[in-house]
Amino acid sequence: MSLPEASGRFCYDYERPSVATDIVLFTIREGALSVLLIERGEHPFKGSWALPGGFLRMDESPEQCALRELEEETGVEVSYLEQLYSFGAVRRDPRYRVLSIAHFALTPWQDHSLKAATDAADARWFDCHNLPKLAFDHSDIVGLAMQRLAAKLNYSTIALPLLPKEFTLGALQQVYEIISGKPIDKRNFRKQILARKHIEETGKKSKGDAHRPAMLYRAVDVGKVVYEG
Amino acid sequence: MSLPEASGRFCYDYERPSVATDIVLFTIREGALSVLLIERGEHPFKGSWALPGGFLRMDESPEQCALRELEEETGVEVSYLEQLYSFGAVRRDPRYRVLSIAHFALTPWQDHSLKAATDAADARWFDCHNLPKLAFDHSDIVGLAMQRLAAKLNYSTIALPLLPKEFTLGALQQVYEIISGKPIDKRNFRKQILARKHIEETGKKSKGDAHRPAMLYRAVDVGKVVYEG
DNA sequence: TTATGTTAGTGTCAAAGTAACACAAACAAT
DNA sequence: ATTGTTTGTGTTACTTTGACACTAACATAA
Repeated sequence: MSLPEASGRFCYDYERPSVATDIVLFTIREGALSVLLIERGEHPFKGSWALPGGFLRMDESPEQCALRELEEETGVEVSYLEQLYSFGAVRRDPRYRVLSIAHFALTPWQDHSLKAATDAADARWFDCHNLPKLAFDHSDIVGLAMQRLAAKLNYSTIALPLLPKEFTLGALQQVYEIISGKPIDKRNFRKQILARKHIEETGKKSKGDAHRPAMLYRAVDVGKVVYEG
Repeated sequence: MSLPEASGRFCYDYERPSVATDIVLFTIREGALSVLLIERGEHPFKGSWALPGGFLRMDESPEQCALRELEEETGVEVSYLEQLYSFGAVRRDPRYRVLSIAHFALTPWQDHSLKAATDAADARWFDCHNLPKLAFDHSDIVGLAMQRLAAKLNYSTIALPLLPKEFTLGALQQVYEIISGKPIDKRNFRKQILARKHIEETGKKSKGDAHRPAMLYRAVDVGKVVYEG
C-alpha cells in the first residue's frame, strides 16, 4: 500500500484511530493484590469503574503518557512501569476507534491520598479477586496484567517495586504468596531469594513490632533498564 | 483530560499519530535463523532494507493488518503470529509521527517464491546474525524479537511453527540449537522434549535420506489460543 | 557386493536443585 | 512473668539436569 504523505503537521489522507494508554497499577494492600480504578464521570460507561488512562499527545511517548495520565487522574507515583500489550479490536470503544497501549505499573502501598481526578468521579483501590464489572475491555486488560505479574515473579525482580526501599524477608515472602496465591516454605524461600543476589542486608533491623526484630534488606542496584524487562 | 468527541466518523479535535504494524517474520533457512526484509522503494530510507509492514485500516485489528501487509508485500503465509511490542518514540519516523505495533511471526522454511511487492523494490531472507543496517528503529525491533524467540523456546511450543507438520526429532533439535546458539545433547533433548507431551509420533518414518530413517512427529492438538501465548 | 558416510535411537550415573520438615530467640503487650 | 507473634536457622529425601558411547538403518560410491 502507499504511504500517507505528510503535508504540514496534519495528514488526513487516511482515517486514523485515536491512540490512548491505560494503566493497570497494582499494589499490595490489606494482604491482597489490588488495582487502582477510577469511576468514569463521562459517557460511555458513565458511573462504571475503569482503568486510569487517556489520549496520547503528539510530543510524548506512550510511557510518558501513561505516567502523566496517572498523575492527572489519581496523583499516584509509580515505582515500576512497563508496556503490557496493545489492545486494538475494532469496536472496543463504542464511540469510535481507540487503540489502547496498556501498561503495567507497580507501587508500594502507602496511604495514598487519592487525588480527585479531573474527569473521574472517584478513584479507589480494589482487590483484584473481587472486581466490579469494568468499562470497555478493561477486565481483559487487568486479567492479562495479573498473568504477567505472576509469570514474572520467578525470573525477575518484579516483587521489589511493591515494597518500600527497606523491607524484611517476611514482607517479601508475603508479596510472593499473595501474587502466586500459594503458601511458601519460609526456609526454602529465604535460601532461594538470597541466592539470586537481587537483595542485600542493610545492617539495620526493624523495630516497634510486637515480635522479634527482623533484618532489613534493600534491592541491589542494577543500573541498566531494558525493553520490557 | 477531556475526551475528543466523535462527530461523524472523523474526529479532529486532537492531532493523532498514524498507526502501523511491522512484522518480524522468522524462518530457519540454510542452518541459520533468518528474517524477511523488504527493500524500500520510497523515501524515507529509500533503498534501505526494512521490516514488512504498513498502516492500520479502520476496519481491521492490528493482527489482521500484519497478516494483510505480509501478504501484500511478500506473499508469504505464516504459521504463527503474535504481538511483540508497540514502538512509539516521538521521532522514530522522520516524516511525522508513526506508532508501530510490532509483530513476531514464524513460518517453516520452504522455497517461498517471494512476490514482488507493491511498494517494495525487493524482498529477501537475511541471516539474523548478519543483517544490513535497517531503516527506522527496525534493528531494535528485530533484536527484541530475537530475544523473545530465544526466551520462549524453553517454556512454550514456539519451535513447532518453524517446522513442517511432520518432522523428525533431529530437525526439532536443530531448531533449538540454532535459536539458542548452543549445542544440545541428543539423548537429553529427546527425553525432555517428549516429557513435555507437546508432540506425538505419527507412526510414519522419514525416507529418501542417505541415512537411517527417523520417526516423524507432529504437534499434539492444543485447541485454545490465548493472548500473547 | 562391500565399504563408507551419515543420522537415528537408546540408558546410566553423578551432580545440582527443589521440597519437606521443627524449634529456639527476640520483641511488644498484657 | 506470661502470652502472642514473627524471626532465623540445617538436614534429608526426592527430582531434575547434564555428561557420556555405542549399535542400527539407510543411500551412495567403490
